[in-house]
Amino acid sequence: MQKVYNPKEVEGNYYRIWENRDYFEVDYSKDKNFCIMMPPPNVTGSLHIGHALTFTLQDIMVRYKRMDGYATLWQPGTDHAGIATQNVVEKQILASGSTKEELGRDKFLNKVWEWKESCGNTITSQLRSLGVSPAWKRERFTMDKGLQKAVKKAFKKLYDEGLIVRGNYMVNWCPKDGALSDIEVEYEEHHGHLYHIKYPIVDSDEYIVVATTRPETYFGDTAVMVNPDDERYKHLIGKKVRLPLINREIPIIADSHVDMEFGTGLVKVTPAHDVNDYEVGKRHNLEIIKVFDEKGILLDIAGEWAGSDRLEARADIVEKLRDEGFIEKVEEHIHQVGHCYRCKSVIEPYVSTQWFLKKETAIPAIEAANKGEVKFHPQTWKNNYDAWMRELRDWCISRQLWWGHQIPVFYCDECGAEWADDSDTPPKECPKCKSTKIHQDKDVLDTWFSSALWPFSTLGWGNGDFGKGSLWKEEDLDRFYPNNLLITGFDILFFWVARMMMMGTHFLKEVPFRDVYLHALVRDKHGQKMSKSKGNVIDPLEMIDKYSADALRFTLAILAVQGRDIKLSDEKLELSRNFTNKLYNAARYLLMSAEKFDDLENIEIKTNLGKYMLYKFNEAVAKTRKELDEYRFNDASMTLYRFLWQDFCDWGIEFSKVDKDSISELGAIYKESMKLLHPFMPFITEYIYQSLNGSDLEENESIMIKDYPIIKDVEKIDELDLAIEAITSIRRAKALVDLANQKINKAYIMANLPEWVKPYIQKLAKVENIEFTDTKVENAIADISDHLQTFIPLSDIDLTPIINRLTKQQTKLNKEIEKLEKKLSNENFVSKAPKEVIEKNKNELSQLKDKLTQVNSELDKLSK
RNA sequence: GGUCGCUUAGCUCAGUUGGGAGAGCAUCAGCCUUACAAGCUGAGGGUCACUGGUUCGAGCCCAGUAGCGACCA
Repeated sequence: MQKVYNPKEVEGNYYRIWENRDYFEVDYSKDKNFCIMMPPPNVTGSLHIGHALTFTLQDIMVRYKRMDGYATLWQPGTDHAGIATQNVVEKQILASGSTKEELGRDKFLNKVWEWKESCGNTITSQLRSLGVSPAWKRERFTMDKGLQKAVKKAFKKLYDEGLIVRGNYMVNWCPKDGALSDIEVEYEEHHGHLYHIKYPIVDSDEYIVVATTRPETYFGDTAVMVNPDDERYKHLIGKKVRLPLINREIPIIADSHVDMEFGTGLVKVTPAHDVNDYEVGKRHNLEIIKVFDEKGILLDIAGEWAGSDRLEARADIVEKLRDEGFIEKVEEHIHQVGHCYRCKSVIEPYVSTQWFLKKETAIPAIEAANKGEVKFHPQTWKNNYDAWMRELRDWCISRQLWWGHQIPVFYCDECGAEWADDSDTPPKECPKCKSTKIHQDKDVLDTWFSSALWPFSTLGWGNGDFGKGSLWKEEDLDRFYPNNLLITGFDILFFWVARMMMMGTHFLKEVPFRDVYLHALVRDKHGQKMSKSKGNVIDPLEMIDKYSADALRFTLAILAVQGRDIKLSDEKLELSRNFTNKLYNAARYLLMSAEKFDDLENIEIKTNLGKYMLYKFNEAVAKTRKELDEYRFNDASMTLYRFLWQDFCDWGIEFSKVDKDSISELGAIYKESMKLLHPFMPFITEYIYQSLNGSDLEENESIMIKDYPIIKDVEKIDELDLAIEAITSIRRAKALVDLANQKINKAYIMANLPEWVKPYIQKLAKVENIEFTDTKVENAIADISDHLQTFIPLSDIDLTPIINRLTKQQTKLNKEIEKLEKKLSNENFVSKAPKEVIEKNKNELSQLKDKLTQVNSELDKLSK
């Protein structure tokens, strides 16, 4: 074996074996069930560090539960990602000199399917290099035939119940991507201007001044409004103003919503292009005049600018207004501007006919969360969920795209009937008038509509016979719904988690999952968000190549503190890489003494060292299980790190150099420890497990389907704890007098210790002869620790450092004693504190006093 | 502007019913001790952001202040 672990020889090869042997698939012979849905990554995506985090945490839970005897379903799949995918293919078509309009809808969709078949598996193949273990044979696609059926079924049901409605509303409109839901708009601070424009008053030489951030919309103004309580403008109410350049006359109206403080206190009203103005327009029956079209191109109403982009024309329009004397002033102005989450275009409020899911659908989902039917981890997210759900507005679910689930609503061109249809073949005639002149709604559904069904649609709900028996089984809904757990990033709490809650509680009358773990963002080492433009992106595939998948996984897990962002860096990855190397070398050490080791369950642990390590192992098992059950990935990782490195390597292995008989037992315990660690580091644990087993994965069962360790019955060996304390004490004393690494002839230990620990202490403390003593040893340097004292006989050594240290210890002890005495002499404390606490403090005090007495006498002796 | 979160050793962070401040890394000192220098041994280092309150007792509970951050408007 080489001195350094080489993950490349192991990882790819093992993964193929695991997958080919169907280890990842559901074992229906088990009684207990565990189900977790993979958040389907976009089919256009490639693996980024956020994926690495979320899938690592999921895989840890899945491997843990699988080993712990559950029928485990980790459902994989990808999302059809409407806008993103359509854009990718559209670009290709443009590059080849055509357009999607030239192709037509059907041909275009064929192209997208072709693209999906050839390029859509990038991310799932990348995921494999991370070592994750989802049931790949059940992989789904949010637009496969079964899920298309499920979407139609869900839509029709909601439509028939009146929860999905069509309406002419003001929506968030992206001139490139069309209608968006409220959460698909990202607000950014924008350094713009506040334009003060003069509107001449009709039949007067006077004018008023309105302030606006979007001067190009003034062509669509249909009123100017003032606050009815505003003394400055009361006399103007009812009069008319003339719009500059185009000379259309509009009224001045009163509305109490006007903020008198902002701008000039006079507000232009453009009902077609502003959310508030739209409401005002409805209240006052104002005309709605569109200034630009769906692409953001100015209409005829804009006169000479008709045909220009609304934003590009802005400066020119302002220039003309200024030339004609209509601009009073232009101020710097900072305000929030909405942008499309996908293409970053400036979002316009725009009146348009769209489909909406009524907000009432969310009520059962809110109630379920408040009854505790679903638990959030960390808890704090429940508040965010609650607040958002309660303020919910109707969800705009139609998108002006071709790629996606086409809205299953049909219209009769003759009688005007409208109905939803969820059958496999589109209807041929109108159910009312039997006319064959019917057509389907052009638009498709928001991608999140189909992912909202994911927790049950992948279990067969609404799939008809599609995939039955292969992609899902009849019993799946019973077994796996509600899912046990969902792990995902907090950033899609609203997009996805909330919507799954709505759909789950609506269609199955039960929450989609019992636990939701929301993890934070992965940032760079300085806490900066990663972005291509900053050049601080950490590529998980590069990290796997450099440090191994195990190291990347362990790093992410140990940094995954609930509710805290992860600051990732090379140094952190090096730590985990070093850890894998430590694990590897411990195995090498064990294999020097034996070619293979028994399974722990097949041997009796006889040696004291074996029992000691087994006891420590038990502690690690209990802690790891508890921490995993509470989704405390960082704590569980740290527990394993410390058990394996400190307890097992630093003490176990070092002690075993004294007691060769223990090595066979330690090997068995180490093999068992690999099972405990396996969910975190699947590859190296398999490698070490097989090595210690004297076997090869090719011919042997994998560690990943072994039982997860449970606590074994074993007595506690306190003597070795004391021996460790004695060794540290002697080492400390030696280090003080520069004898650190030298073997010394003699040392005394004042403690109640059996003879058998002597060789351990002699070897690890590097002392030829250890002698136990009941009394202090004169003419020796002493080290006083909690449960014992050690002495090294004085020769001609410099005593100053020892005196310094003892003096320091003396000061510290005095301080602590003073603190405790004060506490214990406090009548309030003695009368009110619980007995155990007082007792504990008293014990501590007497211990400290003993220690101080000894320190004092040492000092006396040495200072002579 | 509203809501929520964070502030503990030089750095990254634990600290789960309130009971004598912890880890890892980094630093310093000493070691190639025959598994591992991606390693071993030892040491130093903190007014727990600040102010006040509750309590016998506060890193932890309460109120306020400051700084940082997220989400929403």
